[in-house]
Amino acid sequence: MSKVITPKEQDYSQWYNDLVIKAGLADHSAVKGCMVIKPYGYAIWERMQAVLDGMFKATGHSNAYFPLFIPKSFFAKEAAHVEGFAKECAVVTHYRLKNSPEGLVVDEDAKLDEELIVRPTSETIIWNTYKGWIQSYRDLPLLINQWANVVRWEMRTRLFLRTAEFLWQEGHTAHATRQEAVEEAEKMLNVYAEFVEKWMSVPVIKGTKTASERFAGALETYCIEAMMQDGKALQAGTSHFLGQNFAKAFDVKFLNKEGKSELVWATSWGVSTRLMGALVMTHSDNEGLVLPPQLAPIQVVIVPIYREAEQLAKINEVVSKLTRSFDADGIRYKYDSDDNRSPGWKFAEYELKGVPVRLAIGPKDLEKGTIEVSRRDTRTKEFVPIEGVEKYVKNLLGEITENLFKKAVELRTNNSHKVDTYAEFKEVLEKQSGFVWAHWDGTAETEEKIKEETKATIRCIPLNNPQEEGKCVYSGKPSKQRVIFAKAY
RNA sequence: CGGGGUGUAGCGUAGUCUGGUUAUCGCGCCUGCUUUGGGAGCAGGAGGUCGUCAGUUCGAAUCUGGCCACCCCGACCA
Repeated sequence: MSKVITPKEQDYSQWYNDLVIKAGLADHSAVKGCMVIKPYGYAIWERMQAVLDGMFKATGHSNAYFPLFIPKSFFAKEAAHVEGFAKECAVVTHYRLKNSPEGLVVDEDAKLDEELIVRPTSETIIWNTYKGWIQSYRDLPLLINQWANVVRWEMRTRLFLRTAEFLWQEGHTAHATRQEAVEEAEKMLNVYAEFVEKWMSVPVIKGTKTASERFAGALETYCIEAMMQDGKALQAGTSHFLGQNFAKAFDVKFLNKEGKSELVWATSWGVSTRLMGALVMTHSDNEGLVLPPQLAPIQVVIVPIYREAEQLAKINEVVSKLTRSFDADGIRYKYDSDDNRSPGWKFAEYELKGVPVRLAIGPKDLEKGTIEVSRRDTRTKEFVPIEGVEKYVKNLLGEITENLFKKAVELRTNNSHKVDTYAEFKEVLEKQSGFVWAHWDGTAETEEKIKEETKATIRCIPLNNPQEEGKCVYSGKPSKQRVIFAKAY
């Protein structure tokens, strides 16, 4: 074994780091807090992008691109927004370097009149621009998305989960009415939930954030929350109803049908490369990655087993029929006939990389007319007649997708607890982690106290949450519904 | 940003306490032959500013100080 992964039972953080690095998804870079996304990791991200982009287009959105740099004065216009992001902004102050006796230095003569902020998010530059795009109700709704990188100067970083620079998409929409904007925010939350559940096989809970967890500048923040295998919560996507806050700050008005001037209503929504972290931490095991077939860069790997060139030639013949059929079905495969690696090495390597299905074919198979089919999720294998194996594989890919989702739901169910006393609450979080469904009195004070004492935060108030009479687990005050508490990434 | 730890070949490491020939071993890499149904074997070979900068010393991977990076734990956050 040349690539040893720390077992997750021993050290979950280390297990995650080992997976990301050893499976070739990403690496630490020479730049503090920034990562290099390697080809295999980027291929998965590209799959995510392609699917999401299609979903955005299907819901009427267009892509555009706004500047990386935001003048400080723009940034300062929305008070809550500034408050939320000021502590983690990279700032550009000069535009030139020069040679000096000490080497290359910043040229103090090249100081910018106004500093530029490297975008931590683009609301301000976008709303400044929208002012010029919107005059009449006929210009609405304005439905724009951008794929971009953003920078948030984080103290402590983790590959994919929190890096100083990350890749994401940010949608920014403008609407004539409050209701339409709220509907947009909810619609995009549903798009995210569908993507994460159907394509990533990661179950999520849709909900809203409490005031303290809300996006800086939003009236309502919607989120989807997933549970990782260690029981911690991970926010997989957010969608914000921004009210008229940015319209006010940037004076974005439109003339309605009656000829009266009104402020527009706004939303923004985003998912990031953090989804890669969710993907890894939801399905993978101690042997390596486990990728859902829908996003796997390679869905099927074919490994030939042979002694002589003659045998390989026969195998090639069988395989080429197979791959023609895969081509026709749009199945992403790799035929690895590399002579320098033994079959055993390849088996281990593709397991590490999370390839959902492996086909092995050797002399014995040629004799019997079978092929060995192994599935990554259950680590089981069986011999299947070569005749019709294409169909078998196609079904298997679907089955794996479902099984991954089912297993993730089971994990979440087994680690979700309804509790009614604070003693129980603390016990669950200490001993088992997971989601805790508990009554909460709705105050920020209680939320803060619980966070201080248990490190658990309110992940969300689920949408369509069943209403029931109860008492706040902390204060004993009356409550009408349970909310989800958990430790979070 | 605070506390703790680590840094020696692409990767993992010995050596560091107690300074002293040519810096150890395994994996990987290159060449050749044999192999191939769960990380192959043998033989030969290449690869090092010992994180970095300065200091102490006749002599530094080893001692001292600064800096950098990464990991773990906390505070902050997607």
